[in-house]
Amino acid sequence: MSQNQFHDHDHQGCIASALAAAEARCATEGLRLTAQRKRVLEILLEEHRALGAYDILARLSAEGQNAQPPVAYRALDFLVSHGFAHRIERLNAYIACTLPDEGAHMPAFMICRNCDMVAETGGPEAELGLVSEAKNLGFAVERSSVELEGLCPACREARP
Amino acid sequence: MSQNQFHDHDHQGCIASALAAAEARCATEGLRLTAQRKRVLEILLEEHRALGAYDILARLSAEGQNAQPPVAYRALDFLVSHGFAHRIERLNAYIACTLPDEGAHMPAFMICRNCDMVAETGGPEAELGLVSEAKNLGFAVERSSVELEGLCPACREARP
DNA sequence: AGTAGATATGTTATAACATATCAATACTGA
DNA sequence: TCAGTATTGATATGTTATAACATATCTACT
Repeated sequence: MSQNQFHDHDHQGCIASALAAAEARCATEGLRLTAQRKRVLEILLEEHRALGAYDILARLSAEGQNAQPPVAYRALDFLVSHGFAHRIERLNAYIACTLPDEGAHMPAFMICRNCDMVAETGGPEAELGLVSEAKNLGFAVERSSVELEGLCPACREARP
Repeated sequence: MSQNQFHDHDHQGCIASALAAAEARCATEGLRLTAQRKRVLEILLEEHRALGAYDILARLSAEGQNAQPPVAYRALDFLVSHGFAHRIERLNAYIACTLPDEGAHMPAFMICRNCDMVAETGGPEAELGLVSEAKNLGFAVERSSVELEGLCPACREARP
């Protein structure tokens, strides 16, 4: 998976490998990737874009499950808190982590304002300046949310 | 105003100067800082922390105005879109800009998870790495949201 | 002054996102 | 097996934000 989200890639393979990675990590860390949690992760991976909790609920309902809001939020809480997915604050939406190999990380996202496509980038180096400034002020950084909004390559070409 | 938000400062003076700066900029740019918009900016400056739209509505109602949600959201849209205030995505809340002299900028925020205090920092340099990475991928950054969550100095001391 | 066009406000209703609560069930380790 | 913990089911409610449409105010031009 050396490609980034803006380009074509082997989608089936990326779903399978992400699921396998999640299962492996849950096994080694004693986490329970239950059926519901796994199904929600699969949905996020299949859609391959940021989904709202109610989008996920709609998918679950379409599959015959009588899914109420807490079902989605509980699964998402699990996935997000263990790094299998991220919350995109700007969109009130959730997306599968595309860099699961890195374990816990400080992700940054590029969000297209036209098509809502979200691309994750790893680069924690970019934040080092900020984090060290925070440290100087006595502020202890525990989590970060870095979201860039703009136009993705496809949308730039479509409407120049 | 060389102090940052974590420390004491001349609050009355900071309200007055921020209001004066806003009025001056509206005058030169042909923007209309109407009574409602000014009142909302005053409220944000007085509270000196991130307020939800409904917090602002409550303040307006307490002053006798029958304020419905759009009243707050319209004023906030104006203030945010012209850089007089910022939206804190993490909190679904709004805060007066503390660096109005800089004009349009790419702000970064430190948010205390314990007391919800928000400190703004200017440093756009810290984001240069990210922005150039985005550029390489063909993504045109238009806006950014950089939010660090953690513990502010006061809360670190209070509960060590 | 009078009017047209643009901008801002008032008002009602509803959409969209998220959590509290409590009972029932399933898993885990002693 | 039993007790304790984690997860799920289900209902209700809380919180944030916008749609839609009517009215008022401002601005520029005649």
